[in-house]
Amino acid sequence: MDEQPRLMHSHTGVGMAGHPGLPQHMQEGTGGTDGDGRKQDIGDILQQIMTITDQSLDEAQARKHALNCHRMKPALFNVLCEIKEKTVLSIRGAQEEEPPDPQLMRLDNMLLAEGVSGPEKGGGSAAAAAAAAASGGAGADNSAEHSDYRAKLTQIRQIYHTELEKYEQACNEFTTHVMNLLREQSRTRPISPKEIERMVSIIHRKFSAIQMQLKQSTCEAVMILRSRFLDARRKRRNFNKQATEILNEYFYSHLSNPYPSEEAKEELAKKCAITVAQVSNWFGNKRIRYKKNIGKFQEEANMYAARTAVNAANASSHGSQANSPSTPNSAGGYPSPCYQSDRRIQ
DNA sequence: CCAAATGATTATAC
DNA sequence: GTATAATCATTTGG
Repeated sequence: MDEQPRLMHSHTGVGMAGHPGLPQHMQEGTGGTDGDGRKQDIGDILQQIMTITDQSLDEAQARKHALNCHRMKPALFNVLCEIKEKTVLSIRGAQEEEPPDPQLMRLDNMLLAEGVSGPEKGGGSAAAAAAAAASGGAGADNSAEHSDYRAKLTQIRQIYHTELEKYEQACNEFTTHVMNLLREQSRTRPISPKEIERMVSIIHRKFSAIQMQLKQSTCEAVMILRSRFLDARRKRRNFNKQATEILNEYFYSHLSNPYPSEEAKEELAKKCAITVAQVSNWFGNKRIRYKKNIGKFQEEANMYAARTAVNAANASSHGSQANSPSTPNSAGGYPSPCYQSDRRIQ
């Protein structure tokens, strides 16, 4: 039972002294007059190293100083260097350059596009204006909301930048602290500049992960802001009576095939002073809502059919009886109302 | 104030 | 790319 410590001790003592890889000058140094005294020294030093964590800071500081000044220190240091040299290779293999994170790039691009991370003014408002113009058919009336949006965006940008700066500062502080610590430690323990570099890059990676979270949440905030202010649903205006009439007229006179071609849509858009996309929306909504409840639209359908019939009759002046009020309609998936005017499209 | 109407967006399919 | 169906957000009319 009590053989273990003794064996350990003897192994350490003899092993160290007789180590084949021990530097030359150390062997020379130890191989002086009294070998026993030297062995005792090494044992003491090792003992001190092993128990250094048990001591208070002041004590440890004192001991460290003592160790630093010890005449054996350079020799031991060299041993440590050698051990390090052997073990550090395995670490170096695992250390690789990582490619730029696509997620981070996406976030960066978005922040830049939204004008959060870009130049102070111009980019953001221009993008917002473009988006607003694209989604809003009415135009010019949204300057108040627009400025509100810009103000909120500026707020987000300010928060983002102050946070970013805070993180950067903390990162720098921490980095210099660690570097100082490592430099300080490099006096007693072999630390190559490369290792310090590696440590710094690890720290930077950790901090950039935190930065990514910041960017993520900022992106989310911008998205919410966008949906809040730039969503066209939020500032919907009904079309004027005239436009609705034109659209309905077309719809009910092409009831068997209510799919206006691109040219027809453009013409309708021009006549109604709305965009082609709005015409498409209108027809999409109309088709589905008509199909869903034909009964509800019956009256409307008859009215428009009758009106177009009258218009056609008026247009072709007198003597033309091309349009009968009871034209049958059998084509297409849309059942017809009582009245059906002419339909010729495509 | 409520429900219907309505324009816009989204998800899904072809 | 478009069409459809469901849904959202707002306006409108009682």
